[in-house]
This record gives sequence, structure tokens and C-alpha cells, in this order.
Amino acid sequence: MNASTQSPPATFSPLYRQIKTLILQALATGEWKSGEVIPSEGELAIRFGVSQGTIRKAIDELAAENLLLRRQGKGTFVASHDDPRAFFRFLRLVPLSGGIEPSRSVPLECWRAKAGPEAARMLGLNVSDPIIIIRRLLEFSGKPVVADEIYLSGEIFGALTLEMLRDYDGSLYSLFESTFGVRMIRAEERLRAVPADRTSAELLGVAEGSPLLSVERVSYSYGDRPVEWRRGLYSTEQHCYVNNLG
Amino acid sequence: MNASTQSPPATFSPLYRQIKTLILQALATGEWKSGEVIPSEGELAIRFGVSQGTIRKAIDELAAENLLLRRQGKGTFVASHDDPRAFFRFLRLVPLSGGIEPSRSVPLECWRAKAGPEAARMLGLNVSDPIIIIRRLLEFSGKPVVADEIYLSGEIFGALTLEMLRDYDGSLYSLFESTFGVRMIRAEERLRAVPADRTSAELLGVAEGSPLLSVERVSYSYGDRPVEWRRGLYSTEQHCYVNNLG
DNA sequence: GAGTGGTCTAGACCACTGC
DNA sequence: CAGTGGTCTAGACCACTCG
Repeated sequence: MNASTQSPPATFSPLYRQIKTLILQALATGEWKSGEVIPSEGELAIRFGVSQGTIRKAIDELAAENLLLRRQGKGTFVASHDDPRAFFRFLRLVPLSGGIEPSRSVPLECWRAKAGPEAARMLGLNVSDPIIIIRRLLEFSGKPVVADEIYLSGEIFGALTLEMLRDYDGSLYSLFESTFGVRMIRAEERLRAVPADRTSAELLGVAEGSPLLSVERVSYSYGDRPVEWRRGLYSTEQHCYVNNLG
Repeated sequence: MNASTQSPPATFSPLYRQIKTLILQALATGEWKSGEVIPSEGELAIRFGVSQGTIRKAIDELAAENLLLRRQGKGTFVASHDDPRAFFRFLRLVPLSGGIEPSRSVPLECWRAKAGPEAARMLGLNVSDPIIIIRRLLEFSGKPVVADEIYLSGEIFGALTLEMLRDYDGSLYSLFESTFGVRMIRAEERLRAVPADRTSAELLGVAEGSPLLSVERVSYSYGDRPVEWRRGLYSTEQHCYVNNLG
């Protein structure tokens, strides 16, 4: 494609956005995988038939959206959930005392089910489509802090088992990325304060009815496709959820 | 200044960042006020002795940080809290049912005090420095949803009174901006779930001990100067706090 | 039409990485 | 040293706004 000589599209969009879309497609189809380098700006400029400056602007936006990672002198890399910097991007929980604590994910259950109306709506599925449900605990310094219930499309994550969750040493999203090729690129969370039900109270070691932070999340992969819906109950006795309003 | 011929500074920073700093200074000193246009890119290029592209890159970053607002064909404007787009930047509360509700701020009290150790730390003051404390209610569709307690530096907001709060028709930050020339540019929030104390329960019309969302916020003005500390108790029976993880 | 920001290009040079 | 991204420039042209 020589974009500089093509006829203008019906709905105008600048050249660098068209390039951005093409790069996104290459990312979505897995041409460049998580953690790998993508071709240099010069190579991409030749490949797409535009100047290096136009490539830069496309990559700039993708880097701003945390899809790509530039490293001077080395190249441009596909962002990965394995990157330690990505850890706090989706888990905004810190100890009240400050500092950093060791955390551990403890999978409890993982089973197949059929999507109810709510899960179907959240995941963009039809009612009765196969889904996978995970229940797990998140511990900080050995103490349970978050009880999660996670809903996934059965079609995408069909092979997922409790053993895989137990054996994997890394974050859930790292597992999804490396094993299923599904990268979360953004998420929407809705927070409320709710009283602890009996099950959660026992799991988290708090009194029944005591306040918990309810965090509902829908995560999206490439093309704004919803691929995960989860509800977490956070004990905020020793931790708090931090948020920066830019 | 002709930045392109100056000797390199001890700690290297690219030209466009130096320009950005100069623009930030002009914003902080009030050379260009909230809502006003700043000089065109061409004018700034001449004023600072750099190319227009370098000015663009500086403005790009400031626009990305929501300090400036570009409008094609019209100019570049100093961001303002009056802008309706700024409303949801600092209040991430939406009705569970979706949609948009009319909101109203109801000031309850406003008094002078001396900073305690916590307020002093949060606001970067010394203990016993003068501060102002505001208590107010936030209503959605006529029902109380948020009970706020707000701590301000007495030095900066010395003239603030309950009457001013009552008479002002707009957001609190619009008042701060227009009357005291203090613009909030970012904030850090820490969220927890807590049981309602008796006072808050009465104010919000919920049962004592029922779960409330506690939102502590420190807001910063130019130069990362903390100027406001507040704690809000949010009733999340009909509303939720939304957050986008990018 | 004049003035603004937005796009695109081409080329030079700098800063960082790793062989 | 070669290859990468990062900065800076100068100039052309496009898209939008307003008088």
C-alpha cells in the first residue's frame, strides 16, 4: 500500500491514524507478539509508504495507550502483562501503611457454565453461550484481601482449568496473554461499598455485614472486544484503592 | 531567549520540555488566565526563538495533561473548570441506572481552624497554620449522596465564607479558580469501604453502620503544590464510582 | 480571505544500546 | 561502529472558524 497516493476515504482520517489502524491489526492478528520488538520506524515507513514522522505519530499514540513500549536504542516493543510496570495498571490496591507487599493469587474453583443474561450482556455473548467461571482469592503478605469471581467467554478460554491456574506463576493476565493470546488493553471499573455476605466474610476473615469494596470490572482486548467480566470484594481494613485523577 | 544557541544545561532536557516549563510558568503566574486563548503557535515560536514544531510538541504534552485545550481554527486555550467537559474529571460518580442526573452542592458549614498534624502533612503546611474547613452535601436529583469535609490552606483561601459558597452557582473548583486564581490540575484519591457513623448516616439518609465509600483526595495546583485535602463519604445505594483503567 | 491549529514530508543531528 | 528511537528544523499544504 502506498498510502500517500491513495484516494481519500469517505470518512476522512489523517494518514497517521490509518497507519495506526494497520499496526493495530498486525497486533490483533498476532503478527507481532507480546514482548517482541516490532520493525523499526524506518522499516515501517518503507512498508507503509509514508515518512518516518508519520510512523512516529502513529506509534506515539499507541505508546500513549500502553499498547506499545518504546525503548531508545533498542526498538519498539509490544506491551506485555509480564512487564512489572504493568502490575499496578489493573490492580490499584496498596497497603494503608505505604510500601509494597508480596501478593499471591489463590485459585479456588474453575468451572464451566452457561451465560446468564447479565454475563451475556457484559461479555457481548448470547444467553446460554458457554462461559467459564473462576473463583479465587488474592493475598497480600499471606492474608486474604480480595475475593474475585471471574467470568470468561468459554469460546476463547475453552482449555482453561483449575490446574493451569494453580501451576502458573504470574498474574492472571500474563496467563491469558501467554496461553490464549488474549491481551487486556483497557478496563472499566465500577466501585461500590457493600456489606459482606457470609461466604465472602469467611473467605476474607472479616465480620459478616462489615463494609467491603465491591469492584466490578469489564476488560477489553483489541478492537474494544469485552473478554472478561469480574466482581471483586476488597477488604479495605489494611488496604485502599488508589486512583489518580489527571 | 534563544534556546537553540544556549549552552547545554547540567541535567539535559530537550528543548520542547524547557519550552513546556516556560509555558507552565506563564500559566502559574497568571499571564494567561483560565479560559483565555494563549498566543498562537507562530507567535510563541518567535517569542521563544524555536521552530513551530518544537512549540507544538510542548503544547501537545500540556494538552495531554489537560492544562491546555486546542481548538482547530480558533486557538489554544487555558483549560478551565467551567468547561462542562471538566465536570466528570474530578467527580467519578454516576447513577447505577445510567444516564445523567442534575446535581447540587449544599454548603453546610465553613469555619477557620488551625492545622492538625494530618491536615498539615497533607497540605504541606506547618502544624497550627491557619486552615479553612468546609462541610457540604452533594445532592443528585434532590437526594443527598455525598458528605464532604474539605480542608484548605487559610493563606490561599483566606477570604472564603459560607455565603460565597452558597451564592456561587457552579462547581467548587470553578469558584476556587475564578475567585482565588487557584486551578486544580490533578488529584490523588484513596478509596475504602467504611461503616456510616451517626452524623453521616443522618446526612445521607442511610442506616448507621451501613457501608459507605470513603474517598480521600489531595488536589494539586501548578508545580505539584497540594492545595486541598478532602474526605467524602459516598452513598453507593443508587450510584457508583467509575474508573477507567487505561 | 486571514488566521488558527492539524498533517505530512525530508533531512540533519543527538542519545542510547549492544556488538 | 551500526542501528535504534528522540529531537529539531523548515516548508508545504489541509481543515476549521470567523468576520
